[in-house]
Amino acid sequence: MQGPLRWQTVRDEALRRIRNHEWPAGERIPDEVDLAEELGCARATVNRALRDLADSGLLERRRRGGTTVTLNPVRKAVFSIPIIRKDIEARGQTAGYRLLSDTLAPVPAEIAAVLGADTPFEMRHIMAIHTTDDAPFCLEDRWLNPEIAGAEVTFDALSANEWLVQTQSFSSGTLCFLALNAEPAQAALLGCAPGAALLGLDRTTRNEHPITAVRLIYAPGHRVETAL
Amino acid sequence: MQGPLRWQTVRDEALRRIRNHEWPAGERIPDEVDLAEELGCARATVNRALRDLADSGLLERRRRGGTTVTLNPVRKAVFSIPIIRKDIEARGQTAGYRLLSDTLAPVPAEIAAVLGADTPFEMRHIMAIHTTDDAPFCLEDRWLNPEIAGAEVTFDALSANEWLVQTQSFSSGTLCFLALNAEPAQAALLGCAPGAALLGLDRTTRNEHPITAVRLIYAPGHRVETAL
DNA sequence: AAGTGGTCTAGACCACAAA
DNA sequence: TTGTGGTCTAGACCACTTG
Repeated sequence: MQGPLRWQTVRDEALRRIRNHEWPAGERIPDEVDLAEELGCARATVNRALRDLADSGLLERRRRGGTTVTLNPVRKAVFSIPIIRKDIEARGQTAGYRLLSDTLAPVPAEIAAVLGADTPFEMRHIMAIHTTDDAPFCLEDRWLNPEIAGAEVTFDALSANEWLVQTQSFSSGTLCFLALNAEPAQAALLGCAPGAALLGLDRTTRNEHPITAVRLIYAPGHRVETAL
Repeated sequence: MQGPLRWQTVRDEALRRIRNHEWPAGERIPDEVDLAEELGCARATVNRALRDLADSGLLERRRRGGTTVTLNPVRKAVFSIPIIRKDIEARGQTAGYRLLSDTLAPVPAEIAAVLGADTPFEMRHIMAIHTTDDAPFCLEDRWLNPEIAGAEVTFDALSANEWLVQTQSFSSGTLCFLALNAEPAQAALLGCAPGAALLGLDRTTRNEHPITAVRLIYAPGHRVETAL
C-alpha cells in the first residue's frame, strides 16, 4: 500500500477483505482511525472508501456503533430511463412518432389510485405510437395533468415523452414492469397477433401535484436490459 | 447560507439553481473556487456537493472543461434484487419451494452467448418452482457452473437462488426484463392458460468465470415495482 | 501552458447512539 | 459518558484536457 494512494485503492482492499471473509459477514471491522494508520493514509481517505462501500450496500455504518459487513447485501440494478427517440437512435435506427388521440377525459379509478388522492377528475388522455425504421416500436398510453400542459401544448410533432423530459422535473415517482396479452386494437397498432405477450412499463411522476401516468407497451420481443 | 454549513445545503442550493434555470441546461456553472467563496465554505465542501449531483446525472464535470448542467438528464431507477423467499415473506405470505429437476447438460448456444466465451460445455440445469401460500409464484430455470457448486451441493430444500445469494459474490452481471407467452408445460406448472403473458427476468452473473444464468418466469399478473 | 476538477492530508468539532 | 462516524477547513499537489 505505497505509491500514490487513492481512496479507490483503500476501497478495493476493503472489498477484498470482505470477499475473503477476512472481515466476516455481520461483524465489525476496525475503526477508521486504525485502518488509516494500518494503510498509511488519512482518515478522510478511509472514510471516503468505506462510505462508498456503504452506499453500494456492502457495509453498514453507525455513529458510535462502528462499521459492520452487511449480512445479506441487497443486489441493486440501475436502469436508465431514456427518451424513447434517443433510445431508438442509439441503435442506429430511425425514430418515428405518430399521435393517435389527445382528449380530455375522466381519469379511470386505477390510474387515480396510483397518482394519489389529489388527482384531477379530468386529465388529458394521450395515445401515440413510436416507430423504428417504420416498424412499430411501442405504444404510449398517457394521462397528463392539464395544469401542467394546457391546450397550447400540442403533441403532434414532439412526443409527450420528450416534452416532459425536457421541461418537467419531478420529485418522486414510481416505475413498474409487467407483462400483458395484446388486445386486438393493440395488436393491430403494433403489427402482432392478438394475445401476443407484450412487455409493459408503467410510470408515474409528481411534484406537489400529479404530473403524469404513462404505460409504454413495447412490440413483441422487446427487452429492457441493464448491467449489474 | 449561514449557520452550520453542510454539503447537502450546498447541493440543494445548486439543485435550486438548476431547476430555476439560473444555471441553464447545457451551460457552464461557476468554478468550485468561486462557488466556495460565494457560499462561504471550503472548496472541498462544494466539491462534495457537485460530485453528488454529477453522480445522479444532473451535472457533468470535466477537468479543465469545468462543470455543465446536463442537457437531458437520464432518469435512473434502482431495483433491489431480493431472495425470492424473502420477497414472498415480506408480503406476509408463506413461501414454498420445490425442485423439479437437476441435471448436467450441454449448455444451449443462446445461454453460452450471454455468459461469455469461457462458458463450460456442460453446466447444471436446474428447474424449480417457488410458491406463495401454495399458489405458483415463479419458475426458476437456471444454468449453473458445476465448478461453483459440485454435486455435493443439492437444491432439494434450499433454492439455488438462496444458496447463491448467500455464498457467492460476483463482480459483474446483466439483468433483463422480457415478456413471453406461457408454453403448455409452463402453463401447467404456473396454473394458468397456455399463451398467457408472463413477465420474465433474465440474470447472469460472473467473476473470473461464469457463475450462473437464470430465467425467472413469474405467474400472470406479477409486477416488479420500484420508486424513482 | 494553464485552468479546472480529483484527491490527499492533518487537524478539528459535532452528532449520534451505545455503554 | 464516551467512542465512532459525519463533516468541515485550509492548503497542497496531481491529472486531465482544452486553448
